[in-house]
Amino acid sequence: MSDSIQGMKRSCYCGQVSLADVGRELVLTGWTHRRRDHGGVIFVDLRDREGLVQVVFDPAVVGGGMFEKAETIRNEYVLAVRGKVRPRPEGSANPNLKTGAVEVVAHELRVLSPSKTPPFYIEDGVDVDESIRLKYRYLDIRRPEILQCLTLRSKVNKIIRDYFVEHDFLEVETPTLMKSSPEGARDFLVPSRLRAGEFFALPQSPQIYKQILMVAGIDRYFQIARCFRDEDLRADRQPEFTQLDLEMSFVEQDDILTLVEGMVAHLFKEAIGVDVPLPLPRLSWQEAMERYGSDKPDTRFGLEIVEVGDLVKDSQFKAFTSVLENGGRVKGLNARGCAHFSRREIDELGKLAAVYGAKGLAYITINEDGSLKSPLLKFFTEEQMAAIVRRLEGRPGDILFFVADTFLVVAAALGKLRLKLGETLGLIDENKFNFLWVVDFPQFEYSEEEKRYVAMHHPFTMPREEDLPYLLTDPGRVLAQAYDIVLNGVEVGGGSLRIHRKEVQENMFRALGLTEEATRSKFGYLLEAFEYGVPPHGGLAFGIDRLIMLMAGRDTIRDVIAFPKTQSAMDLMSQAPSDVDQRQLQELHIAVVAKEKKGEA
RNA sequence: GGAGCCGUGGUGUAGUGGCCUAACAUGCCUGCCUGUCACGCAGGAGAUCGCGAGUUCGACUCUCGUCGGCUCCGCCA
Repeated sequence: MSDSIQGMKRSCYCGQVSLADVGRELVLTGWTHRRRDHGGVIFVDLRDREGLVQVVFDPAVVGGGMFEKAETIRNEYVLAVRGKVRPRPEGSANPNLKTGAVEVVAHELRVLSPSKTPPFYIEDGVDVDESIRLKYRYLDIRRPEILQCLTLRSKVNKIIRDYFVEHDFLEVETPTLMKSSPEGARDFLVPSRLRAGEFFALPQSPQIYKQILMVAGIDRYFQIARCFRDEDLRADRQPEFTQLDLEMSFVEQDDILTLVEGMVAHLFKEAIGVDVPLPLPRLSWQEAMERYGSDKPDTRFGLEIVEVGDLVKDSQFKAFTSVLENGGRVKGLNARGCAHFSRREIDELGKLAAVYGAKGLAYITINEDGSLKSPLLKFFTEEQMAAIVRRLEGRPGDILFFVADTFLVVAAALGKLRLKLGETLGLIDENKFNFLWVVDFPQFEYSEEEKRYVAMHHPFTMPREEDLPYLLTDPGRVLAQAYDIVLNGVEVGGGSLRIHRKEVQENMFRALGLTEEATRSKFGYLLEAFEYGVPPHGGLAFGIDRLIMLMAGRDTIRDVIAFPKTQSAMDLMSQAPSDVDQRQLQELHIAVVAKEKKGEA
């Protein structure tokens, strides 16, 4: 059924055969991409990770029953072929194929392995359900577009490693079994066999270890680290993902940003030939939220959000004025040339705004003759209306949208509306790579659920020096030395300067309402390390999966992860997670309390 | 925890209460074919319409539940 490879040493990859090889005898191996049987002559496109080459089986050339064997070849059979390279006959070159000027005339064929008929074609742009692709991921990876993602990923990892090594960083591996810290994301837990009833956690990030490495004097650390968070999935979120993690001692914020943006520019040039102009723009969190309604703005297009609170405060429109009286905001944006939107289209946008908490979406249509159409007209004087239109630079044919609510709701609703309009109006240049830093994040955000301030980044983030006096008196105004790096509206990295001064850290815990026992049991080992001489330090973590997704022009990080999980965190190929033997559980001192029996699908 | 979309031969779709004994494309199988490259031509096989219950004289079609996939909200310090 299948032949040995003995004596068939591969000469090169299929996709590398060229006119320079004409006259040479080659041994090629690979998968049967397609077979075209013309009765008297058989063409086989042989494929490997570098591409395709056409192999010709001519009964006058292949003897020993091998032509008959070639007739049995089917798609995805694994073959070894010995044959001579020759130019394609006059007029039969294939300009769509890299190797299309040549073909390999076979005189020996081995079928190394047959294949079942695959459930989908091995080619780009297949329209097949993702669950089928994931179940047969090994076939999916044979498709050039997924293969290219993994190839790019390998290249990126190498470039990153070289860059940091050249900049005097040490690559240090930190544990995958570590202490659980219930702060932040949910931990994946790992039971200890040797210590009954105790658990390790998988790292959400190497955060604490890398800070301790600074205490240890490593000075400049990086690692390409696998991280784990047991939270719900999204197109750009997997339960295990990869971070480029780095930390530096004796630096200020600018040193870190400069080094990292230098790495980004180098990486984009080397990996995909894109020039990233430096320095990257820097936007304060406040400004990003005001203008783009997002802390990760997509700056590939305008359509900015505009304040109108001052223009509507004296109107008769209660929905606006009452929000303003309660400390909320009223803002708007101009959907250029969209006055033709139907009632239905406007309702759809209203629903979108509602997802983010907006109670309504007000609008003013500017007719071609310059007259206004809006449910708001009767609540505003002509002068008030004119002022609003002027502020939003409204012109005939435009439609102006408004949301009134708390600062965060207005930002979220209009921010998403802006993205939606940018997309549907085709304002986004898909070939652009727009990086920017978002800086000056608030130190705290108020948690309605917990009725207290919580750390926006994490509790070791250093506030700005000038805000230190307000840590306890007015936490809401304290800004952090924290920063995110954003690419095309996606947060691809984030970091901060850390607190290295004991009294600042103590005040921070106090501001967060954490007791001494609580901090000691959660972060005791870090705080203890800090008793032994801690350098000022800071760092950043890059989401490698997201970065590669954007570099490769994909819509989901699943495409750049070899074996990703579905939205319900399952691996459809291996069917993990799964039941385990009772015996395994006993060894781990685990009793499963209740498990709903899954119905037969 | 919540919202929305989807599930019909291997794959992608059509069919939205009786016209379905389920259609189309592609793939698959058989035969023919010496220059194709999404080869072509002829013939053939292949689906109890994700699963379960209900409504109905009658369900692929309607209702409820459930399983699975995707997108989003919450969540992700």
